[in-house]
This record gives sequence, structure tokens and C-alpha cells, in this order.
Amino acid sequence: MNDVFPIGVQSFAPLYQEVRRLLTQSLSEGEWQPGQALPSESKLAQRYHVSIGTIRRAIDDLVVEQILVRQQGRGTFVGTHTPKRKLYHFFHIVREDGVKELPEPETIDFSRDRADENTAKRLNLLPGERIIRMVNLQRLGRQTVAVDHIVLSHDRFRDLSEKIVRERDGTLYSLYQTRYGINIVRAQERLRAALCERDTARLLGVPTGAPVLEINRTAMTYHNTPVELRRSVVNTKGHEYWNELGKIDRRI
Amino acid sequence: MNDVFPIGVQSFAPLYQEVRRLLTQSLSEGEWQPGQALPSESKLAQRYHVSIGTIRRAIDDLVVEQILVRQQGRGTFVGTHTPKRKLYHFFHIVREDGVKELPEPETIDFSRDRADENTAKRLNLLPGERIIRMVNLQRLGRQTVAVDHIVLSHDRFRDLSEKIVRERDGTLYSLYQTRYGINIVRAQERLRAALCERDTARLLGVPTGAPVLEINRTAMTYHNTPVELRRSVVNTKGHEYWNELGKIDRRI
DNA sequence: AAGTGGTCTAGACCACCAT
DNA sequence: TGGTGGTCTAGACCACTTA
Repeated sequence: MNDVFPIGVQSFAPLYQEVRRLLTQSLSEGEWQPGQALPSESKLAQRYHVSIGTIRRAIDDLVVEQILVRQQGRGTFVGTHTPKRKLYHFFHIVREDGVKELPEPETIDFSRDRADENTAKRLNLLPGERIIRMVNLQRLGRQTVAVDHIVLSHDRFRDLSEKIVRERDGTLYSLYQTRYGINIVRAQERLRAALCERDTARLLGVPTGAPVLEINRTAMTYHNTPVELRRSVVNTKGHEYWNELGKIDRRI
Repeated sequence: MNDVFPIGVQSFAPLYQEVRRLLTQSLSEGEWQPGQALPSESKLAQRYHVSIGTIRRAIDDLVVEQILVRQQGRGTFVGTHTPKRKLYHFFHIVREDGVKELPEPETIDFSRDRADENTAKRLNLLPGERIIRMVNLQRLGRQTVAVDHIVLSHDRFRDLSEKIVRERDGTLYSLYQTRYGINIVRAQERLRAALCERDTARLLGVPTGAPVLEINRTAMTYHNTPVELRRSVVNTKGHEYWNELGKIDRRI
């Protein structure tokens, strides 16, 4: 970069944002795999011809987004979707008394379909392109607290099969990450109240017509690329959706 | 601070965290009022006998939490609860089509009461201490989308009256901030689905028993001190609760 | 022109981890 | 002991605002 612009001169964007872009690029290309360490900060500084401070500034951003994880004395690692790590970043259901439990997901249905107009739009596909549909349960303790209807682009997950999904160990996001190198890093959710339909009610163990929380999520990988659509129906008798506004965990 | 510990030597906590603590202290004591500018970074560096870098690191944290706002060329300001600023930090209801509208709050009921055991616990009071109860409407366009039941400690808002609340201009948080110097900086929310009760249904314009979103919020000021309890009942026909996971707005 | 925050650098030293 | 990230400093210069 300093080959192009003299040191200390900002051309268009700040240097650290450019470095951040290059790091994200390498991550999305799989140069560093989930769980693996990145080169040390001094190595990265050499590689991009910037100072360590600038490297740290770029990494800071990715650490805040939980895309990277720093461990003092060990290195900087690509974040994974293993339990206790990014889990609660994407799972906001807690017990009524506030206790967090590990959800146990189970996929109970798998089928292929074609995208309608709305689905295509939300997944950046063309209407009629092939998609995968799944139905997934989230269990906390012995109770099923949520039923997820999931939609994926078939092309992104070409060899995904019912067998693979059923026999996986861990969450779907972990599967996307380890098997397809697709790292879910962001999501948008829309919540509303609804009355539970019969099939879902049976799975949740509530009466048909019981009030349920409906969550529409779009999950994204790097560059805000949408990867998965998920409609979750949550039984909020006994569990709640938890959110913190303005909280800062351990800053960087 | 360097009078006590030699430069470059970390004693217990990092220096910038200590500076952050002192800044928060001054904020909570009202040394710098909402909307006003803090001393410049170089002045603060002199005041606390640290380098500008350390000051910036401390301010960074507070900016991420939206407690402070930086404006290049102008200064660093205490965040306010004016519309377009912290508003959407604490208001997550959007129109079904994703459009954000400014809510128009109106308080329709005001009374005094005594705290029961649970309320006391959540507000850090003793059972039997005096509290204020309010009922508040949130309007978007011509529709009432939420009914809030609010509880405050009477002692914190000693002279608060129905008149003041009704004649205010803006949100309650803005009132707390400007009139009482109490700055809401954080909140915890728990969401669940419920069936709408009769009185609330009438206010929302939905049938009794319609599915509604129920939000239980604890709003806090500095040092995680709870200030306000709020139970919001939201009509999610036409509007939704919106949440983003892993988003990073404009980092610092 | 002066003052503010924003970026970038270079270097010293600390804390932690692995060996 | 050597390598990693974490903290703190000092200084130069850029970008923006205000007067």
C-alpha cells in the first residue's frame, strides 16, 4: 500500500479500513480457516507494509464483530460457531428465570424446492432457482422451545443432504462453517406475535392458537451476503427472547 | 495517576479503563451536561496526566456505548436522547415494510404507588418505598403501536408530576436527562408473546385476545444502576420488533 | 488561522503462553 | 526463553469546523 501512497498520506479511505477489507477478503477466500490462527500482528504488518498499530486497528473491528478472537500470548484466531463462543451471539432464547442453557438443535425435515419471487429477492437469487428447505427444532432441557423453517440456496450447499444434516454434531451455522467454509457473521431479525398453527403447535407441545413469538431472520456472511432465511416460532411460556441495548461486553 | 504509578507500569487495571471510570464518574455527577462538549482530548490528557492515545482509548469505549459522540473539528459531546440520535438505540419498532418512523409518545396516566417485593428488587429499592406509575402510548403515523406501563422510583424523580409529563416535548428518556440529569445509557429487554387484555386492546385498537408482543425492559444509567421498569405491549400487525446481530455501525 | 478530532507511525515495556 | 497480544507514550500530519 505504501508502494502506492506515501506514508502518512490518506488517499481515499483510511489505511486500516483498507487492511480490514484485505483481511476480510482473505477470510472469505478461506486463507485462514475457522479456529486457525492468523499470522502474528508483526507478520501482517510486514505483509501489508503498514505499522502494527494500523494492523491492530483493523483487527479491532473484526474482533468487535466476533469474526476474529484474540488470545493474549497465543495469537489471533478465526472465530468459530462452537458452543460457548459465537453461540449466544445468534441464539437469544433464555429461560424465564434468566438462565442460559445450551440449545440442542435437531433437524426433522429436509426437502428441495424452487425459490419464489420473495425468497429469491431475500437470498439474492433469481426466481425459480433451486433452494433447500429444512425444519429444525431447538430444545432446551427436555422442552422444544422453537421450530425453525430454514431456506438455503441450493447452489451454495450443493452436496448438502438429509443424511449430512441429521448426522451433524452441533448447530447448522457450525456445519455451514466447517463443511462449506461459509461463516455466518451477521443477522437481521424481525419479531412479531402470532397465533400458533396446528403443525407447529404439535411440535412445540402447545395448543393450536396459543400465542407464539415469530422471528424472521436473514443470516449473512462477509460483505453482507445473505446465506440463510429462517422463520422461528418460539414458545415463550417458560422462555423469552433476550436483548441488551447499549451493552459493551469486553471492548476489543 | 502517574504520581502514583510510574509511566508504562500497569498496576492493576489498564490506565485507559481507569480514565474511563473517571470520565463516567464526572458524567454521572453532571460535570458535563447532555449536549455539551467535553474538554478537548489534549486538555483531558493534561488533566489526567496521561497521553492523548490513552484518553482516546477511554473515550472510544464511551463512544461505542453512545454515551459520548465525537464530531471531527468540533469536539466530543455528551450524547442526548433527541430524535435521530439515541432514539433508535432504544426504540426497536419498525414498520412491517422496514421503514423507520419517529414515534410520538403520549402519557395518558400518572399515579403514585408503593413498591412490591419484585419491583423493589428490580429497581434497587426496599419494598414499600414510593414509586411512580405511568401509562404511555407510542404512536407511529396515526396508529398506536405500543402501550407502555412504566415504573420509576419516586425519590429519583421527586417533583415529577402529571403536568410535567403531559407537557413535555419528546421522549421520557429525554425528560429524565434534561430535567433530572439522569442519562439512560443501557437497557435489558425480555420479549414474549401474549394475548392482549381488554384495556390494552382498546388502546391498541385490536380485539381482546389478539396476539401481542410483550416487552419487559429495565433501563439503566451509569454504573448499571436501574432507573426505569417498562412493560410494553406491542401490536405487531403492521409493525415489528427489529434487531441486528453482529452489526457494527460506524466503528468509533 | 487556530483548534478539534482522525490517522499513522515507531518504540518501549508488560502480561501471558508455550517450550 | 522467545513469541504473542496488550498497554502506553510521543510525535507528525490530515480533515474538518469555526471564526
